[in-house]
Amino acid sequence: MSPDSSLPARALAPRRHEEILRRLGAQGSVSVAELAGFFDVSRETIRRDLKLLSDKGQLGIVHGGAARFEPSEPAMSLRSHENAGGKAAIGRTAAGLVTDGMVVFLDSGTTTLAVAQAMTDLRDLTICTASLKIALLLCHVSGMRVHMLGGEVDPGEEAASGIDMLEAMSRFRVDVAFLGGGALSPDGEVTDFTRAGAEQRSRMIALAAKTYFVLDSSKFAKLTPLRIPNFQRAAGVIVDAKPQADIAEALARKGPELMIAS
Amino acid sequence: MSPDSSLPARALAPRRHEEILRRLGAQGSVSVAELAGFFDVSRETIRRDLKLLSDKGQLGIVHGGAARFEPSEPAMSLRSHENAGGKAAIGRTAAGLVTDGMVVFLDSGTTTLAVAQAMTDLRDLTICTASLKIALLLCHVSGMRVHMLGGEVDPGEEAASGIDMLEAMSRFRVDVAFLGGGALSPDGEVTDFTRAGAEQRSRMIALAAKTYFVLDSSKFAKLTPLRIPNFQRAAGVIVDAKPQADIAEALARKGPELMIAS
DNA sequence: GTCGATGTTGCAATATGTGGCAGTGATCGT
DNA sequence: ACGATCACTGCCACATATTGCAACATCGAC
Repeated sequence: MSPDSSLPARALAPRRHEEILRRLGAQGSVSVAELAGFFDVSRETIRRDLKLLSDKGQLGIVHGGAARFEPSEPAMSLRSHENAGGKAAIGRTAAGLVTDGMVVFLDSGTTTLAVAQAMTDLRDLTICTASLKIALLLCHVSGMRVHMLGGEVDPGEEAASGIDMLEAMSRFRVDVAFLGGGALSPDGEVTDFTRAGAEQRSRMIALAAKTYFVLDSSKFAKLTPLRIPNFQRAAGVIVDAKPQADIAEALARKGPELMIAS
Repeated sequence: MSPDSSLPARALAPRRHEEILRRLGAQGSVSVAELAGFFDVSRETIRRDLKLLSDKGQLGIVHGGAARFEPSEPAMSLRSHENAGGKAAIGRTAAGLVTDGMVVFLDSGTTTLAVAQAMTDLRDLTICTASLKIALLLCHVSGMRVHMLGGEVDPGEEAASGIDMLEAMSRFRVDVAFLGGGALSPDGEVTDFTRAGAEQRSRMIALAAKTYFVLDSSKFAKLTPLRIPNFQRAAGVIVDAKPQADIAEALARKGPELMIAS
């Protein structure tokens, strides 16, 4: 094939592809003109390169160049208004499960933020959360003690994460935990976007006396890659609409109760 | 010809959109004129960008620019609007003391929030704070790593406090710390309202390579009960107006430099 | 109400994307 | 060795997208 020949004044295609991907990783986007100048090839050639890489799913082509795919879910600020009504209903149902004196853990996410909103009428709770917005909201409610879990802040979630957060979390004795999730999978489990998220939620299930997942119906149609260990030990899954019958059945077999908010 | 100068002639549309959303996250609003200047494109182009993003529901267009949707911003405490101009000047001066790669600690309080605001133009910093609002603000600035210190949340400060916060704080190696305070006392020291606050600030002085107190002029006339141990080891006190001559002299004798922002 | 700043629209200029075609060099079969 | 074939590339012509300009409509402050 190509014995790593000394650079023949022109970079070969694989070398270009490598460099293009490297730049994408570093800068997030590349332009056709810039690459054509850098490799000293025509713009058509660069476009063909980008087309190839695009067909392999390694980048997305935009007018003037190419951009990297955002691997994660959209940022929190973009999600907060989606299905607001359904989330509020879930919040009311979740708040109904809480009584005075309890220690409550609230996961980060827009649905759990709605749960926090619904809890502003309650008193005498100890709240434990890694979400900046939930802490900010509930710390002003009289009678609530809020413990913020520290750690590196994830901009997408607007919440602390990482090893420090896991360690801080593990110190608490929690009566009830409300967790978010990435999707409700066809086999009746809640799944997640990231290893870290799945691990954190798994630990919380083990830590809390009772754990409920809160998922609005926009999560039904999705698929996310990570299973959450211990899921079957959760007490329930609170949703705002009836999922497909087979998913409900699969969930019932696992154990957690399906609760439909209204 | 063109040694790959970092002049890609023009940012691609997706890159502009990304930056617009980043600024929205950091500052809450953007203006058409400001963006047109920044990207070196016409105002029409920016308006078309904003229209697109608006159609996708990612921002709201207002006269002169665009604003982020606020899910439920709890009313900002009254303090934050007092002497806003002076605090902004302090913020600019403080931000001028910071350079790329530093680890910066930001205390809780409205003046340090102004410092954080002034830092949104910077990059490549590690921020360490117990303030919920500062963490929320700076986590959206690309290039900044934000570490939220956990602990019990003090509703008045909207920040973590207590033993957990002290412990988390002590793990960091900090290049520069910006601390608030209760008052600038007649004998040239910054004093505090509470034992816990004074203790926390004292430890931070010991921990950081350089420590600056930031105090707006409304703190000049006050008296608060607690001295801050180690105060004389602070590098400076940044204020927005010239304090009384005898106070300035007393401060000069202690050691910290008096810096008047403008 | 007036005036300056901002938003809107149509249009022209420029930049970019697409497909066809030909030249080049390497590979391979004969 | 020779020619056919193929992958790759650049050039060209044409389609499309994006942008800036200018004229006009609106908004908002005073």
